[in-house]
Amino acid sequence: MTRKVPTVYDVAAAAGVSIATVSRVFRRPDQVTQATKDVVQTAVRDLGYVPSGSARGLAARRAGAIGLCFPDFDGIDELGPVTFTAGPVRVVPDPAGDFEPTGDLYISEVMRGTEIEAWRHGLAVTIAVARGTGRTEIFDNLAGRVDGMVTLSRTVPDDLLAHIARRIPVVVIAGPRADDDYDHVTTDNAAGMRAMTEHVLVAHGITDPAFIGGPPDSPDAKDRFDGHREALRAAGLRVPRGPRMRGDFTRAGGRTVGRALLAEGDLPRALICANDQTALGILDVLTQAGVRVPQDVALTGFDGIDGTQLSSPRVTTVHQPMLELGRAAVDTLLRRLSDPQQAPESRTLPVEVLLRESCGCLPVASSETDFS
Amino acid sequence: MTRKVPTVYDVAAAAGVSIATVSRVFRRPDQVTQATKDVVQTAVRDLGYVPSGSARGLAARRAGAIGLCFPDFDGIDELGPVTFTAGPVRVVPDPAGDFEPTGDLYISEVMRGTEIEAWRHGLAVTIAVARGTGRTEIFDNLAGRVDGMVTLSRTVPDDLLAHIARRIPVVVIAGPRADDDYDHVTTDNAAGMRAMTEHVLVAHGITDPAFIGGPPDSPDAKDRFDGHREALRAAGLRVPRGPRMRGDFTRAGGRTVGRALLAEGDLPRALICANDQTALGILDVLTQAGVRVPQDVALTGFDGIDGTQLSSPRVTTVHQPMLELGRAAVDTLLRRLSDPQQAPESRTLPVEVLLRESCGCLPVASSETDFS
DNA sequence: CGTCGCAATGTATGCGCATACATTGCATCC
DNA sequence: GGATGCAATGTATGCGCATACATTGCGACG
Repeated sequence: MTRKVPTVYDVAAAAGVSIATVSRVFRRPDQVTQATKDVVQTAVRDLGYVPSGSARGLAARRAGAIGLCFPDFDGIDELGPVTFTAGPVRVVPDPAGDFEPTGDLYISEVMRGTEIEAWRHGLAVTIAVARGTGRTEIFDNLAGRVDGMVTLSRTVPDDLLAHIARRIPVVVIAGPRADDDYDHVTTDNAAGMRAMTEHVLVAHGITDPAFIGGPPDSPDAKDRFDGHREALRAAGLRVPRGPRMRGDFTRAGGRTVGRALLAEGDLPRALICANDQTALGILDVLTQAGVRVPQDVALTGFDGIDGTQLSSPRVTTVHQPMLELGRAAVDTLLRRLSDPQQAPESRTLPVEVLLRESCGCLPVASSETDFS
Repeated sequence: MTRKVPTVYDVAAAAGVSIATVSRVFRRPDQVTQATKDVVQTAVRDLGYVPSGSARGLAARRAGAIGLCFPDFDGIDELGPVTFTAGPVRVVPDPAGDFEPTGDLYISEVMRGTEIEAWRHGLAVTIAVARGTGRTEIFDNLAGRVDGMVTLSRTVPDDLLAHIARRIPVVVIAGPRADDDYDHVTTDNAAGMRAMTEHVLVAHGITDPAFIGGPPDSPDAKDRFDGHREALRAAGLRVPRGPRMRGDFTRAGGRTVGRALLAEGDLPRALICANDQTALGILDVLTQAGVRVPQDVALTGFDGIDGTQLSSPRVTTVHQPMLELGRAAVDTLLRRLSDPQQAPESRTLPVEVLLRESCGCLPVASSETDFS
């Protein structure tokens, strides 16, 4: 009793019409009489008919879906098979420790924006996560089943991406405007960090902020550092060659940096971090060590993730419109699909500096310290 | 110069072999000589060939993808088209206010688990979000292009789901074990809340906790309340008919409940909330009003979202294995695909009670209050 | 040296649909 | 009343691939 999946032919037979009419009821409803539509729809319901996406895609020469590639949330490379431990509910103490955020909010916001915009256009979103080195065939698999692809920068190996791009348009999010032929959607990292730095210099009168960078190979980290330097240069201050230290864009990495800073003694008056996670990790360590933020040291981040609002003090940061990044990427992709000839486009979305307590701008709300 | 997308035929011609051989290089590499493989792969690279997912799906009678449906993160029903405001970086004060979390971590974790498990099996994941009432065709669209579907409970209208299920297997996450024919994967809501309640009763000696429920139509909320009642009954205490109050599972809703509780005066000694967001919203309000948690009132949540670790005090909660839910759903789906005959299955994943500061179990870490 | 068996490759077909084009039916108009 | 036009529907084809089955080539073996 393996269920036979009904096809247009079955529906057509049941409704007493031709398969073209069945197809039209779905794709060109206006071309069919109401009476005919009713008959067909009844048959569809009776048979449990759902049009095959594969056949549709093949015949229509378009998949009706877009792909989204992003890097692994957090290195789940080898995970065993699913196991099922039954048993009583465990009740365990969970002492406060280093907080590791679940998943990556940046990515999930971009994903959400992508999905929203795709949905507005009736397109499905198929996702693929790059993890580990092998298994790149997943991208080919994706590329073959979608009309276009949105990918976070540095997710798909260059040669593979080039290969894929010969088949479908590719939009790169948050990547540098390289000399490639892809469309790009990015936020203004340099301008954001420049504004952030200027704020620290001007509003807080700090002339020797320390910049905590990101991974050496991250274009975002580089752009942000460049913006930092621009601000210093414009202010006529000494411009450092490189970041004072580097995090790896994770909270844990930030804590490592924080410890290193404490070990050095002689904390700078301001720590301008290349991203929020780094800032939060540093904050974890400083707070624990009794260093007061912002009184002893001002701290700023970049990204605008939720954690910056939940920390104490809340972290001043440069907010990236993550959801809009996803939406703009899809919008760009659709333009490209409708006009394959136009020159590669590069959109830059605006960022916003959000002044909060960690830089010393807003009074610390907590009851313990209340100078402002 | 519209690029012509190469097909197997082009590759076959370029490599001087038949299309069957080209196909085999991709699908049955072991059946092809190394020399032949080399020739074909060179042609593939030269031409920029990527197999069409649609054609493949049609010919192979399987899509190679699974679908994932979930409810709208937060009601983005009407959003205008993408706009592009250029201009200087805005620098604005961002005073502390009610925190609204971005996106939904529960969903993004489930999604992540789903993706991980699908990836392990070489399957793509296509997502669809239910928003608004209309636009249900998105599900049909999804159902037609995947081999099976995972859906969060109460996401897809019943009749539509039934229709879809006639074509592909459906696994429901977090739904009640209803008299449907779907496979279910769920966590043990009742047992978790029972254990949580028992803890409050026994460890903290509170005999009259107030239960703050969830939406009346949420099966999860119902199960949790049932667990709560079981614990009270087992302890020989008075068993309430219904929750003391109800939130709507959002943080904002929790704040509303919190205000209502304060307005009533006479706070209970313990607030057992049906989910974390509700607990966090209540905590927001209580803290602001100067009510001390856990000294004045103990507070517990359910879910184990990140926010419960970032709050102060951290919230004692029942942790659901969200990632595992996603993984188990896919695992169940794959079993079903390999054996369509087996009876509908219902898996329950274990939960864990995490004792933290908000119930009074662990000493409050902060410097302001340090009795334990 | 002819056969047999098996591995490698080729040929032919159909998957389920969209759509170009053909046909039908019917109202309109002269 | 027959020609005309147009809307509704039907017929036939091909989209690009996987795969059943046919064919080929070559070493082993008698």
